[in-house]
Amino acid sequence: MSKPTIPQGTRDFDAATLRKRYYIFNTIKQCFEWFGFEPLETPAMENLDTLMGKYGDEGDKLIFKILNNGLDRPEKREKVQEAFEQVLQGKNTKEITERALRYDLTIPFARFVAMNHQQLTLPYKRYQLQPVWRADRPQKGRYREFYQCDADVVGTESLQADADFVQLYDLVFTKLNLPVTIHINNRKILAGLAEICEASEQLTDITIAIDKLDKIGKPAVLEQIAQLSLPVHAVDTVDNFLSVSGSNSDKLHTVGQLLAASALGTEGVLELQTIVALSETLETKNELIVDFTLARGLNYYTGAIFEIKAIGVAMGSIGGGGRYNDLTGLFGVKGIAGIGISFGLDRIYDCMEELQLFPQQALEEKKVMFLHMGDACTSFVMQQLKKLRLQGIIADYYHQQAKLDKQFKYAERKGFGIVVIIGPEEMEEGTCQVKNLSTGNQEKIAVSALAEFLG
RNA sequence: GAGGUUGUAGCUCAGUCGGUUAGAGCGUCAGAUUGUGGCUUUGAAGGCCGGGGGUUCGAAUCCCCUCAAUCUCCCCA
Repeated sequence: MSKPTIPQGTRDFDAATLRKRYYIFNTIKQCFEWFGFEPLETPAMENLDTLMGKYGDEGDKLIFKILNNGLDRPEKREKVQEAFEQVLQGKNTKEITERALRYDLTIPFARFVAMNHQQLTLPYKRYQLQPVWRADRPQKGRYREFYQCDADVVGTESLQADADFVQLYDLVFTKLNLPVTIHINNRKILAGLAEICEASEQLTDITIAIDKLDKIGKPAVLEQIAQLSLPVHAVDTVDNFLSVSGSNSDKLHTVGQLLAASALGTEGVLELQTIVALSETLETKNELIVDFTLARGLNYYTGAIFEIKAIGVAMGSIGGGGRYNDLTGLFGVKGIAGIGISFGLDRIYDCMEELQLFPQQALEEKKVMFLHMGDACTSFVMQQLKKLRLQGIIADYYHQQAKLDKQFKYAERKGFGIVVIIGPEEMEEGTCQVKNLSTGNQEKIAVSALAEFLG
């Protein structure tokens, strides 16, 4: 038999890793709760229809599809073979696959809202911490199974909600002590730019090119724009757009003038101004940056868009989100606007690990281990363990008779801070030896006082 | 989907120009130590050199194929 493996891009997590992951997980969850979001979980798999066409052509290719069961049944043979021909052409058919692993948490949430909107009291704020799957090629900071931590609110068009999410981002990264910049833009501004360029049809191409600015530089971006066969003035317009600099309000002012001829673009500038102004009165620990090059790939955003970048680490975005004013419309329910953000748990972990930001205190637990002299002590030791555990103290003992030497080494390796030694002498006296492994201090106390001593 | 790098002990890695029985450190286990961990010290176990094929008297080493990991581009959290 060959050695067992796990699928590409997936991982097993050991105890030390999980403690750190839980630390991030719990911090994010706690912040969501503080903001009044309610928990929600949705299935790992969705109907393929629910997911297809929501993430763009590129996204569709990255959805993990689940093969239908029972394809081998003889009476289906002809249908299945016919359907498979379709698959070979790059099409999906219900005969072969009708379910898929979820690709993100936003679309399943929209599906949930569309199914339940009559029961929900709007605005509805939910948070969701669950794994998602993408058939991407794994590399640094990119996995095929990873956790997203989403908070969304639906049923409000208020820009105050947008500003609230800036505060939420700021709070989470403040609590994690991970320095980031919060980038914000507005889809309407990008649409306005395309309008000014007389190339509304090519909005996506333009934004994809602009998005690469910090990676390939302005000349290369303008080169790409030039190749889109847009009106002659378009390259200059984009050049001006990308040259905007200064403070957030300076940038908004300049772009406001540049896009004055576009009603949509002007609306976007005004929205962004409102959000930025609100955020500035509240102040953020992490810098809020108006970033007109921020595009984000997902098609369904209509207003504000966010992206988070960690400072001091070469890592893609560790969070993103934005406003979508008609997401449930995709599922036949019109008129429910929403906005939401996501935290990439795995990337946040990678950043914090690289910057060594995990606080030792938060990861260590107070644990007590009993060392004993053999079977004669077992019943006594177990009685003491029971008392401690009822008090919420993590307590364990060595399940076999062994030399103290060995038990000591075990306790140390497993991270027990305190050991309690029980032998025939102690049992007779009703005492025990309590030793602190980090200081080496040892004292004899009455067993009856143990729980209080450790508590 | 395109390209680069790397696969040797549980882990991190040496291994010369192709040449005898493939090494080290860490870790594991046992002893030094019959009621006291970390330090020290002695010893042991542990390998189809990723897999397959080829060249050669002879391959961990050279060539081809394949698998896996990892990174870059595309795209994304």
